[in-house]
Formats: sequence, C-alpha cells, structure tokens
Amino acid sequence: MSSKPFMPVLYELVRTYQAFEAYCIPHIREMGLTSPQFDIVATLGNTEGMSFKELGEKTLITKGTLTGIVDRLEVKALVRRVASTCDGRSQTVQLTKAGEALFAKVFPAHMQHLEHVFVGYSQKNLDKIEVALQQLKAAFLEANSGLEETA
Amino acid sequence: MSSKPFMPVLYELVRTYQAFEAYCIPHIREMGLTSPQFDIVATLGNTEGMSFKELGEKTLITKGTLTGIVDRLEVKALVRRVASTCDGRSQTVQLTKAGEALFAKVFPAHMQHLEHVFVGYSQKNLDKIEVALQQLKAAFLEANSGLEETA
DNA sequence: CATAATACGTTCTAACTAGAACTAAATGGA
DNA sequence: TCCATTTAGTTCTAGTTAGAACGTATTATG
Repeated sequence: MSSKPFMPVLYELVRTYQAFEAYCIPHIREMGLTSPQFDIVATLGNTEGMSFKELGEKTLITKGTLTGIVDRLEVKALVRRVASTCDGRSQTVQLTKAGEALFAKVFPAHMQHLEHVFVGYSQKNLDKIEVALQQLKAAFLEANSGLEETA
Repeated sequence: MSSKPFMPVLYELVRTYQAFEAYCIPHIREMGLTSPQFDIVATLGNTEGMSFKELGEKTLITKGTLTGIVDRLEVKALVRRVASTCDGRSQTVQLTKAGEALFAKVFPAHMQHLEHVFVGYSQKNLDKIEVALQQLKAAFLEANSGLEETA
C-alpha cells in the first residue's frame, strides 16, 4: 500500500485531519451549530457583514453551497441578507443581534476547547509543525497550478 | 483571529488538506469515480473482499454512508455483495472483474499523479513532515480520548 | 434452552458538497 | 448608446455525510 515514499505522509495528513474533525465537530454540534454554520458565524463575527463572494473566498465554500448554509442560518435568525447599496446583484450577509450574541458565546468556548489539545506544546514545537504543513501545502498548490497552466 | 498561538497550525492544517483535495479529487473524477468510490475500490484492490464493517474501519466511512457508496459501485458493476458463509448478518464486498480491471488502471495512475507533488522532496524532508503530522494527530487523539473518559 | 444483549447492514432524515444551468445586474467595447 | 461579456447569487442534481431507528442474526447469560 505504501510502496511510494510519500504515502506515509499522505496517510498521516488524512488521519490528522480526521482526528481534528472528530475532536472539533462534536463540540460545535453541542453548541447547536453544524461545522460550516460555525465557520460562517465565526467569519462574520466582529465585522459589518460581507458579500457571498467574500464569504466564500474566506471559507473556501462554493457559492451554491453557501446559499443553503445562509438560508438555514437565516431560518435560525442568526444572520440576515441585506441588498448591497452599490451593486444590485450583491447581497451583504450580516449577523443579527442573536447571531452576535451566539458568536460572543460560542467562539471563545471553541477556542478554549481547542486550547486543551495543545497544552504542553511549546511555541517552538508549534512553529515546527506549522512550517511542515506550509511546505506540504505549497507542494500541492504548486502541483495544482502546474496542471492548470497546461489545461 | 489568530489570537491563540495554535491557530496558525490549525489554519495550515485545514488549508493543506483543502489543497490536497483540490489536487486529488479532479484527477479521480476524470477517471470516472468519486473520491469515496476510489477509496473503496483502492481498499478492495488485491484482496479477496471484506465485510462492510472491515471496509468502514479501514476507510473511516460510517456504515450508513457505506451502504450508499457500495450501492452506486454495484450499479456500475464494479463491486458485488456476497453473503458471508460464516455469519448470516454479514456481507462480503468484492471487486468484480470490471472492478479489478478499473483498479489496475486507476490506482497506478493516481500514484503517478501524486508523485508529481513530491519531486524534489528528499526522504529526510518527507520524514520530517510525517513526524510533525504524527505529533499533531496524537494531540487530537489524546484530547479526544480525554473527553470520552469523562463522558 | 430461552431470553437478553449485542452486532451487522439497511433505511431514513437533515445537512453539506461541487458543478452546471439559470436570472438579473454591471461592465466593457464598438 | 447598444450589445456582448462578465459577475453575483440562486436553483437543480447527484453524491457524500453522520446519526438514529430498524430488522435480522448471533452471542451471552440465566
């Protein structure tokens, strides 16, 4: 299975990401949100709101998916759509009062939940892991841009 | 946003995984499979077949999800369900001839696609990244098992 | 041996996902 | 100015996802 020297790296990447989700998602669900919903609320927190386009760029959620997530947050009265004043095609998505209150409760709680993971990890060690991930990310991005050029 | 020292690490983990998927998924789709379908075909390749339970453990896909994926692979005539001889509850999932032929074509092609990502990466460098990921994975698994004990 | 508890796979529901087709609005060029 | 192109967000489709409820088969216990 790992006949290629890079396979262990890919295996670890996938399992690490799965372990990350297994730790985070249940906590987010306990707080009454799905993972993408939390992502949107966290992105809108402490801002004046932003367009679907901007929201999609920040979260890497595609526009078709975003429509549904914002729909459900709107049903929960956590966000609101406001027509943009300068562009008739554009909608601004904003947290409502309830959304801001939820953000103020849920975001620090999740940060604290994450903090438990890294107790005993020195800054130096965290930096090392970050650099390794940056390298790996760069490898994929470069390989991908190489493909797109020839396409 | 990155007020906590561990946030850059999490950010990089998420973006690295997204970059990995952005590179892999289009290639898999070009070959006529979805990503989970490829996962199943790759896991069944060079085996006598295995139960849903075993398949779920290897791929970390939950059983409810697995039923649907195997259904669609069965419609494509790439796998077959065979009732287990020793356990009346259990189904063995096997590649068909067509499934084996697809595996023989698609698996090496995907390995080659991945190889492009790592040209110029020394074994030593790959090992470093692997160790960093193992550490990060261990941190999540440990934090998670800590939660489950108190639950 | 009979019954309770467990295990395997299916079904159902609500949500997320990408991608393609679509509508309406803005922009750019002739 | 008029028309073509592009852009913003929505809708639609097929597929994935987890979790819960379910039916059937096995195993453990009295």
